[in-house]
Amino acid sequence: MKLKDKVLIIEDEPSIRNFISTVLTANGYDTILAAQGSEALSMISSHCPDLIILDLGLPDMDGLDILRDVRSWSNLPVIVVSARTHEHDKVEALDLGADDYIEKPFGTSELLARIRTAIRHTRTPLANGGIAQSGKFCVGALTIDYDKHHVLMDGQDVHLTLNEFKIVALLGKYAGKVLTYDYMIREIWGPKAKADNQILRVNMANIRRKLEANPAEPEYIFTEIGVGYRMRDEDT
Amino acid sequence: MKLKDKVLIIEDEPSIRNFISTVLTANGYDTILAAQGSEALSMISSHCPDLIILDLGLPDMDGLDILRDVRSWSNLPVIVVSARTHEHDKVEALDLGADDYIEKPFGTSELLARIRTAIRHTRTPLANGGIAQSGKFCVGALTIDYDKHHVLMDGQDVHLTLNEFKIVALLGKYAGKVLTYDYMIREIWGPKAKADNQILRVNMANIRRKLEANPAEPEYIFTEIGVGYRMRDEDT
DNA sequence: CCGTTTTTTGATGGCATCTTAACGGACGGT
DNA sequence: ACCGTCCGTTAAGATGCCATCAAAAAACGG
Repeated sequence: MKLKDKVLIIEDEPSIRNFISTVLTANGYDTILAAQGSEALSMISSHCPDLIILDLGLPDMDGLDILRDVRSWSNLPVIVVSARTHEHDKVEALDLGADDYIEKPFGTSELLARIRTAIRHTRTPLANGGIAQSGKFCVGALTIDYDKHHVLMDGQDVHLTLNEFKIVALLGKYAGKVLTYDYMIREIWGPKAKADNQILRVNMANIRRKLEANPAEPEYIFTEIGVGYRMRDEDT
Repeated sequence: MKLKDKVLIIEDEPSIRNFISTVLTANGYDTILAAQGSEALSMISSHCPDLIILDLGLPDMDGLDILRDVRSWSNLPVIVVSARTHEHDKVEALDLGADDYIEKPFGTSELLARIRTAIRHTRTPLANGGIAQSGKFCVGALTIDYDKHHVLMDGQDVHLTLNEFKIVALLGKYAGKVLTYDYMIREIWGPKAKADNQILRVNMANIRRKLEANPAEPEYIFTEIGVGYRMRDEDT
């Protein structure tokens, strides 16, 4: 794992917060911490974590409101951790868009496994008929290695910057489908980014210079004028 | 647009199997049942379920082997249900690619919520440029691919401009029904557009030049004089 | 603290697309 | 037959959108 995944831990109890942070750090994650809801929301948009661990018992606001807010602009993975064991609590959180719900107390290895599962989901949806091996996306001479954060062309490593990789990864995740500019910007730059897609065009130009033999006639990432971009699928 | 999601229930204990099946059926799912591993594997490939509920305690083979087998060729959602509560059992199943792990005994509403969550992961939550639709529409030699924002004639890609595509997409969405000029204009150019349908006529001429063999006698998009346009339906 | 990489913003040019105008044919009513 | 309405078609000017280059600003690493 070359580049570490960043996990935001939202938990008011300092001992639990530090415990989770320690465990995750020891297992190869970067962690950022928030003790209150308001703080958490601003950290989400400024730090763009790869996953959120959310405790529901927060002092200043309902944890579910944080979930609602995040879900209003992104489908970033959220694992809810709570001492509430009532079934309707779980149902409510899951239906609001939580990706998992773990009851306290929980085992650390289960937490880690569920984190891996949640992150795996962000990288391997079934764009094509299901024939995707988890962890990698391949089409033509292009390979996206989600675990190592690498992109290969003809087996050669292609250096992409972080944002460039995020763009390619997102397109690969939904290969064959057009992603609108707005959606991509929100997914990568967060909710407070301005809806100017110039920044996407610049990045795309750089990406194509690295990936395409002839950037003027792309073979992998296509522009759907007025709508967005689309990664090549098995069937063109 | 499929109406019901199909769930394969792999569970050897008949009472539990039927119980789950009853619950799911009552909640709008189609269910198919398997009592053993070998049977399950063949049903997966023949019935193509949308989700699998897998009990680990099977008589003829280890449930994890089924998971392994499925994951070797697909990332279809699998929810493991088991009486084993040891942490390492959960970790093992999740790391093999299970999307969730529920301990027995479990509440039905939690099961349903986790099923919804798993299925949600397989859906693409994105917005395409204004016309909320996904999948494909086919009639005659014409295919509208809503995901790619492309239109095919005889499998050949036909290039349409953005507004042209919106028009065709809209007509395809309501194939067989007449859409009035005013409705189409409002739908595509917004509510403040002027109600002059000249712009529609120009676009329609361009569309027919690209799609129809003989624009004077259309085979796909018909004019209902004084009213609007209509896309051909299956039954001419 | 400085040099380097990365990200963001600004500016330009070209091409695709949109819009509007004008004309002609078909049809129906008077 | 004449006139008006409605639709299809073509053409041309105006606009919008996208790729690209360049430079400023910010983040990063030592």
